[in-house]
Amino acid sequence: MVSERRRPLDRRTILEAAVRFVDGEGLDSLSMRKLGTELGVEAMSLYNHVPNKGALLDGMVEVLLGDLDVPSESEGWEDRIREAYRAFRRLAHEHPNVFPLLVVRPPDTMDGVWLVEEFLKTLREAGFDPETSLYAFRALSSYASGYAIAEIRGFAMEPAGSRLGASTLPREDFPSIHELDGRLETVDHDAEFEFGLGLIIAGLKEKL
Amino acid sequence: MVSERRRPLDRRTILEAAVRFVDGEGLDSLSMRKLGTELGVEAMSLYNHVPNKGALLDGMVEVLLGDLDVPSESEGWEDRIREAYRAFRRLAHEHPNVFPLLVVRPPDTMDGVWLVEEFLKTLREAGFDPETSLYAFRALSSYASGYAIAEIRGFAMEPAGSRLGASTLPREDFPSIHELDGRLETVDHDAEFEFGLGLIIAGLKEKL
DNA sequence: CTCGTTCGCTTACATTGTAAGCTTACAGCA
DNA sequence: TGCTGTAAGCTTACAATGTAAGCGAACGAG
Repeated sequence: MVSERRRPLDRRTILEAAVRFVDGEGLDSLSMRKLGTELGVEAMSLYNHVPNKGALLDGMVEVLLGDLDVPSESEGWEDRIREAYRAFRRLAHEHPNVFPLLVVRPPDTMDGVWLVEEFLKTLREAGFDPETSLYAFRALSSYASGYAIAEIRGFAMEPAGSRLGASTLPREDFPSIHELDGRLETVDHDAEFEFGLGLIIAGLKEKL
Repeated sequence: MVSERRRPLDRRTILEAAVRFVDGEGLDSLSMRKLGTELGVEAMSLYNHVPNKGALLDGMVEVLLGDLDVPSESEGWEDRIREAYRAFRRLAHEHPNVFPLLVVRPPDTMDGVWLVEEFLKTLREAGFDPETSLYAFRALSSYASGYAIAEIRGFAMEPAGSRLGASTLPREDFPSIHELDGRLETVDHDAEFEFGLGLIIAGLKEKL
């Protein structure tokens, strides 16, 4: 049969398809067979481009990081850092099903290291000593990834959208939570994220 | 056969065994069959006490939270909060293989909500308004869980223990990282964690 | 003693990751 | 043009997983 020439598979295509698939179907639904079908190919064919499923997941993280747009150097260090973490959180919004991979299987790639270098350089140039720069990087990254994950999970363990609505709790045992009733559903998460970010950055400025 | 009376299985025993198993063998190795064997029982017997594997994982998170010791009310709000998050991070050290579950599948239990209430109450009594208390809670929790996860993963994406050692990177492209070479292996993580915690708490005090 | 309930066991099945080996199509050269 | 090496697909096979369905024994209440 004179079949249509099959566009050849390659690593990049596979990874992007995987991200798209997980965006739509969730991480748990991802299997080599289903991903193969998605690409019009047998599962085992994927192994010509990716050594195993773990590497596939790692590759998906790479793709995410590639989408991260790092702000230009023009602005001051504060705004630059703010923008960087906003972009980071945006990733979580755009790919809520993939994002947790980034936290649970962080990348071991040149790309990742380059981001770190860029960050450290910004702080060094702002006048921080090397050690404080490292601490700052880790504090901010911890906060941002923690927040993004919590946001994706809908702030479970708190009675918002979760099974345990505030109103179902006995008021006398949970007064502080009841006080927030109604407000919990309408929290502006952008503002909330900025609040924490501002807290940390202000604290850092203090140390200059 | 007059077999020894088998100690009856129950949910609690199962969950604790699961935590112990994962502590030793890692999360990926946990399967219903292996856990059954560990308890001298067939896999399907577990289903008499736990509806499915997801619920098993959730139960393990409950067990972890139960181990969390909340500091007494005696001290001032700052120290109380500090101590609470230190205890939280301690969980990560004691159960590094289970801890990520807590972040990725946060609990939807009375226990969890009670912790939140306790936290909010502390801040309310310290004089914060309800909304700021909530923001503070989320900022601190995000930071602490983000840090703990990063610590468990060995701060990957940074050239410390990872495959990409600082010394293997071209110095001219990664000056700020090279500057930290040597220091990266000896960072005092306790101090580092306290640095971020202090940053946030100081920032909060400012808002009082 | 009987009987319903609890709880463990057995069997069975669909789905998964992936090893091994086969096949096909094309590139480079004769 | 035909020959051949190689890259990249396909087929088959297997062990491990989560869990549905039904069986049987022990035990507490009447």
